Amino acid sequence: MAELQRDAAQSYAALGRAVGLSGGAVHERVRKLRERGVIRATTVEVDPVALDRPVLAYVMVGADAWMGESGDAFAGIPEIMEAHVIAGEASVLVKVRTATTEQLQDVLRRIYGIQGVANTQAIVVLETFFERPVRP
Amino acid sequence: MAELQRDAAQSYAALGRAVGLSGGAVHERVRKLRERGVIRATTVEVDPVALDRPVLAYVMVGADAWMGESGDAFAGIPEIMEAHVIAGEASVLVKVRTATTEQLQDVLRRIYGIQGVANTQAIVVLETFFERPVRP
DNA sequence: TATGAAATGCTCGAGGC
DNA sequence: GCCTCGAGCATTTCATA
Repeated sequence: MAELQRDAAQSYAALGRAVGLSGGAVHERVRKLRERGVIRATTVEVDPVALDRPVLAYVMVGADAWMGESGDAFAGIPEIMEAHVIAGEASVLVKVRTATTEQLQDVLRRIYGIQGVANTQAIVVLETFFERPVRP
Repeated sequence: MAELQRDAAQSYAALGRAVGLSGGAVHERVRKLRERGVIRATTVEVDPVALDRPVLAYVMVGADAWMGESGDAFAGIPEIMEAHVIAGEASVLVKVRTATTEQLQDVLRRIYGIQGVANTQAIVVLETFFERPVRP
């Protein structure tokens, strides 16, 4: 499956050669992985900088109320790429990508608008060493 | 391009219908996006839980030395999905996926083994609201 | 840079081991 | 669960505008 993650555009025949199986067998295996939900989707990996979103930040969101049902509120802010409920001092950790730091500030403003949010702490990324997919 | 991110397995003809272009034109446009590096790769999105990696944590790594060249050291730990140099108290922020909390502890041990690392603070994720790709 | 048509090559089912 | 085979369809190239 690592081969599929590396390049999902290649043919089943080529995949079979890489793994030592026939094209048909690979096709069957991949079909079952999709069916079982192990493979969620086939997508393209896009360069955020080329898409004019060079500013990356993580924001720790502190709350004064239960935020376990606030997922949709965070999803409503398109600049937020990920949102997680966390253990520890803060309540929610979100990953934000914007074009400028002004836009980052605006995202923080919108986060403050969410019910139960008490404070935020932004962690600005200066350089990304790497980002890679889950290897099996 | 949002359509390609949603499902890169569909045909160029179907893509063309969704955008209002012919199959050949879509093919040409996508080829150029690949060439220019906007589209980095075609991959499959894999469910981390189905792959037996249900434990997700972010680790803030504090340093007592310059860590700007330590990218490879972090890349050497396969459980680390992302590593960023950050502004603020800590120096590096990493995203970690493991099967168990014991393995998370072991990853922390290996992080301490990297030159210049002075301390770590792990933030364990209890629930993921969502994770989504960069929209154009 | 878009189109449409033509040739190559792939997908994905059926059938057998 | 893997293999082979074949019909149908997608990809990719090229002439054209």
